[in-house]
Amino acid sequence: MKIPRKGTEMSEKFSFSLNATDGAARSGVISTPRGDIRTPAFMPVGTAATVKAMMPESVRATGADILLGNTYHLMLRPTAERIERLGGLHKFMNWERPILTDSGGFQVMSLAELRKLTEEGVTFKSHIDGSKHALTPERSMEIQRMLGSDIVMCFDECPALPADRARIAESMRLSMRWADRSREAFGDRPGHALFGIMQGGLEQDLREESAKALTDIGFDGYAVGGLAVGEGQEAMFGCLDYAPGYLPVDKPRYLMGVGKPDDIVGAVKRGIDMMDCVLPSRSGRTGQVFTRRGVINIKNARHAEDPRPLDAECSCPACSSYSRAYLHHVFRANEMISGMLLTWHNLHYFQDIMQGMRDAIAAGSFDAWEAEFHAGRAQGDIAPI
RNA sequence: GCCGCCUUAGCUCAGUUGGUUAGAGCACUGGUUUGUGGAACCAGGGGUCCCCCGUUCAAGCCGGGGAGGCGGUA
Repeated sequence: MKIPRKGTEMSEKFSFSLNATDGAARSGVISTPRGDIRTPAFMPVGTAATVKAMMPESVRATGADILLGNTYHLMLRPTAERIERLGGLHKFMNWERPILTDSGGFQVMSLAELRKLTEEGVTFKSHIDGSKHALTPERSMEIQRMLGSDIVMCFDECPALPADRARIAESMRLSMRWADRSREAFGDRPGHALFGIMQGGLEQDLREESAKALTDIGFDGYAVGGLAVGEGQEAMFGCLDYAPGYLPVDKPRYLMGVGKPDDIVGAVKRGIDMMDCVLPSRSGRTGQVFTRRGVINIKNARHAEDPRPLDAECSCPACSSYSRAYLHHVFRANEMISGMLLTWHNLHYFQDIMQGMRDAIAAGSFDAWEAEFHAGRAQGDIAPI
């Protein structure tokens, strides 16, 4: 279904316009003063003010419109105050396009050993030097403002799954109270967006309750949090079959921390507009390569004399100019170019998937595109010559 | 020639007063990675403990002989 596009190339305000839908899948544009974000969008993760092993211009060359930054890591090093004094995160890291910052809430889960959780917020010890720090909704909003984030995330708590229903409910309701405080602390900042984060685990009624709490507050976009934390793809898709439906049609929907290529495709199919994941960059540094024919592990001996590119249909620098044999060699030799080229390829491939889905949704052919996507993977990597 | 030291996994090496199935790092073969504490982590294969003889219930370890290597010395 075609929808007239309302966004402009360089808006003074933050806005979202849907251009087309195909089933539950949507494509559109998020407009910000720092540039447009084509949706569905994949956001590379640049935790410590860098997408590891990548120059910002290279990240852009893969097709990324927006990056992720991280409140928790940047507040500890080099500190939000220093980044603010140096002109903000965009200037600091040489990325002038939009940046979304995580609120630090996820680290409440991933750094569980260090934390102390109260109604007020969380206190924890730095993994760097053991110093004590506190994060509250108010402090998280302040840090993300100092960083200059374009899309600010509410401070939330993300429980690991599986967890019992009482724990999920208690955690979700705390996150909703924090969302209210985040909204209040964020205030009115034209050109900047604040996203709420739905929680509720795999409990449909809790997801609905969470969505209602968030929409009552009112946000510029809505994230589905608390997935891809150990529940498995089937359970995650089960949740995504209903969760996006509880969110406003006219606001971006962001699935946090997802995922593998088939996770991403399945999420878009179910109405998700934005995603982020460390997988393409982390896997790139550790030898795992995502291709149209599935995953290959470049360190495997079978690639040692293979003159072919990683992915014959990919136009990234790694696939255009280097053989699997070379990439195998530089990985095994611990050469830095290995992480650079493999990360570049993975990010490029993820962006190719996104572009393919955007085009397919606009053309009303998402199902055919998806069938081709899965057929390529089912074919598997072709044996070495 | 003589003196000293050394010989244990592909490589570099641990191995206690003799005591279960001889270990580590690297290398090798695979695997894992989902809002990055990760160029990380996990698992696996791989041994005539230089050889022979002896002592002992039991030898990588103790004794004797031999082979090879390194260093010193005439």
